[in-house]
Amino acid sequence: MKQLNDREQLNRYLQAHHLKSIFNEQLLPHLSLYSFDQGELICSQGEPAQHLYVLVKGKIKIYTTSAEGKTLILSFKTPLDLIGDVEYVRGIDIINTVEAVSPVTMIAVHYRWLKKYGTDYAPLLQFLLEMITRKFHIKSNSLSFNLLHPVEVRLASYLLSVSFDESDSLFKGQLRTADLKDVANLIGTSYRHLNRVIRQLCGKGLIERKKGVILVNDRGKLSELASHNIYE
Amino acid sequence: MKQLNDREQLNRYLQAHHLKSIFNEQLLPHLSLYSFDQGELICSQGEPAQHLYVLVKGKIKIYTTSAEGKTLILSFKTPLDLIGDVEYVRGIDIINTVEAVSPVTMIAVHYRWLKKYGTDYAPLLQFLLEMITRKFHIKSNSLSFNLLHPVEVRLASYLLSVSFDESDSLFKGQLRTADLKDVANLIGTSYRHLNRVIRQLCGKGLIERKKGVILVNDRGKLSELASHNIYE
DNA sequence: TTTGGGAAAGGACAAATGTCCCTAAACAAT
DNA sequence: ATTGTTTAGGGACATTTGTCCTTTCCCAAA
Repeated sequence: MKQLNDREQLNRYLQAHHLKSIFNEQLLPHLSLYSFDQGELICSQGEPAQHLYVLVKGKIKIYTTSAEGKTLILSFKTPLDLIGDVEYVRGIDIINTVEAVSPVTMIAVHYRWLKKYGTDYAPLLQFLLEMITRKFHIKSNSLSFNLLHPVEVRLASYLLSVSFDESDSLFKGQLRTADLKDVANLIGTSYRHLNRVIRQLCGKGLIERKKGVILVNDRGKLSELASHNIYE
Repeated sequence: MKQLNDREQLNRYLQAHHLKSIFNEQLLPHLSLYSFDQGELICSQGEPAQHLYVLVKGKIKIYTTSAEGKTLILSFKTPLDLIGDVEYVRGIDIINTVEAVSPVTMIAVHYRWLKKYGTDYAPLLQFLLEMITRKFHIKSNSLSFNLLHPVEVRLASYLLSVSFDESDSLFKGQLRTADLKDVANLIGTSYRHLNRVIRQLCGKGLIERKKGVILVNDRGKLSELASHNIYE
């Protein structure tokens, strides 16, 4: 983690994401800009929470580790998103571990200042509400989706969502097989089983395995298989 | 659904749940009190949302139905809780179906008035934030819990949570076997498999099956099995 | 080119879970 | 009590998923 003392840059980010109206005059001086290297942890499950982070550049992954040591990836996130919002409102320790997947830039505000200057400031509260309800909605969908559908359907859905979004670094025109372990943890299955299911989909001709890469062959059939459900 | 034109009663509920400060002077006249019979639907997945409901009495269940007709119970809720909050903030249709499990009383406010008088009112926004982050946290836990643990662990956890909470109507000192189908849908498995796992736990002596009722024999072992995870 | 190391894929088997259907218990009506 | 009907529970089998370990492939270092 590196603090960037670049007020200009910070202002450009505020501008770009229309955040000017979210933070009032008293809060603005307490915003700071941090950068994280690829692979660096932004915060860790169970630690006390200190800052609200606004993801303005790069890509992060949110995951949890169970007592038995299994890892479950809850989501990948790209701007604009918040980290530490739920912890702030509820006054609890960090729920999930957050890791930079690419070089990442975040705007950070210490809870101290949010409490002091933000609890009655409606635009900020509205902003938090919007971001959190969005996250809730996504999580609600993925909960039922995961419980209601087998891995094959979840993978189909994931492939669709990922091969649409060009900004996804897991996707360079296709899905890199190097990221398959992450994908397994994301859809909540084992790497072994994921491979098995990929094999089945290849057999049906829906996808294809080229060296180092998986590419979608038949988006229509895949979409049919995913039964109109989009992964997160 | 029946509207109760009982201003006194409404005030008592507001008092009891400390809601007086949440709704300002302009909003108060637009609050109304509704009652729902056991088994009645409060709102249905996919319909346009109109009201924010505050559950002040009784018990409801939230469930979703997949395209293939499978039902997944997302949660049971008792006061104090909100229905329609996420839909209000996001401006979307009803996400899940809500059904009264017991006779239920709700305070309702039409979105129209919330929009008109509530968008800048910090106490209301804070209240919404607190309720929604709580729901988010619960859902986040249950998502990972479900994906990371087999049915046996989920059942153990459920039994613990339910046999602690005396206010739970599913629980009269024990778990009524008549509710097993609901339990299966809640922990995301089939009724058949749930029975199988109950059998296993009986075999291990952790629980016992009396006529019409399942009772917890060994809370300690059950808790160990649930690996310190509490269901919802 | 050879060789060693590591990552990716897959084989074999076990465990978890789903589906279908049957049995047995409970209960109501006569 | 007898019969019919409903519902809870379970048997049998298929499918899905997990675990462990082996094989294959790729690439770097010599």
